Amino acid sequence: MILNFIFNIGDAMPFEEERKIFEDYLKSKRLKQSSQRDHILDVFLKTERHLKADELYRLVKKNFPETGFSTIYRTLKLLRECGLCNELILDDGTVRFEHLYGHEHHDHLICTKCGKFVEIMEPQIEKLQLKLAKKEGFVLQNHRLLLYGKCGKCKKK
Amino acid sequence: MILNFIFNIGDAMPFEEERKIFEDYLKSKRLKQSSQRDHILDVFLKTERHLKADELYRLVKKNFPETGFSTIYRTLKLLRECGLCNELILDDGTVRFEHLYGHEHHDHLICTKCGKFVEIMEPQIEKLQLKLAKKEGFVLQNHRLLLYGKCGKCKKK
DNA sequence: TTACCTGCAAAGAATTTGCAGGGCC
DNA sequence: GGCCCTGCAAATTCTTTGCAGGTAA
Repeated sequence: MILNFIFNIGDAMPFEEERKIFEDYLKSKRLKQSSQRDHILDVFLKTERHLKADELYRLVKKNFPETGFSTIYRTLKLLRECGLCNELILDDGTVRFEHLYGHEHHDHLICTKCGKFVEIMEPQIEKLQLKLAKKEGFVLQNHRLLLYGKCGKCKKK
Repeated sequence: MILNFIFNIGDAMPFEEERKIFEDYLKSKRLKQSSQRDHILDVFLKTERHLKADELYRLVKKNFPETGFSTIYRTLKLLRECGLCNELILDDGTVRFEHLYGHEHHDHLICTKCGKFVEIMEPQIEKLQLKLAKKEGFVLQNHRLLLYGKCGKCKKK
């Protein structure tokens, strides 16, 4: 593992499981590991914010300036395929990426002023969605619920 | 009204209210009416499907071949500003436009196979959303709920 | 050695903008 | 007449693809 050197021997390796998932996925598809892919995964995992592709690109470039935009997109695609990453399309059309592994299904509450994201979950809503879909004769496959408002701090201003 | 000639005298003019809203909006902004704008509004209103910009463009071109793409986009912007039109961004990133005037707030149930749109409404879900937002200290401004699944016909295949 | 991978630049797709000529009020 | 509108082409923005050289296995 190329990133070993960053951590002291004996430290728990952060995101060990996620890295294993990626590694296994690459192997299963006869794809190869590379320092770029490892580094992009690393930056992606340790950034809690929901990043846009160009934000991820800039962050990755900080420590790995020779990385290209296409590699960012290509790697994000792989991360989605192996279930580590989810693509989120907001109402204004911007696309952001979020961690998926270890995160249960959730919806989003987003501050229209400061951009704060809160992950939310309400089983009742999920149930009602199923009921609605059934009433219309649909088999529900997935859904996207975005709530927009002002967060505690921003509503006071 | 430029489109008068299409209808016999004495016929109820379709979409009279919507046209009035557009006219009033243009006046209020000191903007001008034009045959292109009227025609685009007309095609938009009489098409029940949720159109993409290029679909609207093609429909408008049928009877008004000299219309340009930019006029479509510019007019759609005006229609959104005056509340006649709503922009809907789907999960695959495509953008579609729907009628807004006379349509109560609703969410959407979309068939992932044939693209069928069903407008849905569940007051319970709306209530739960408010509750959720409040719990997180947010003031809710709006929301978007898209349900994806297979419709009655498509699920059988 | 044989794929696969990478960065770059070019190509795409969707939308917006600048401009010169034409039309509404 | 003055401002607004239009179509066109060019510019933008975001993302994908082709290619020639480099690299993992």
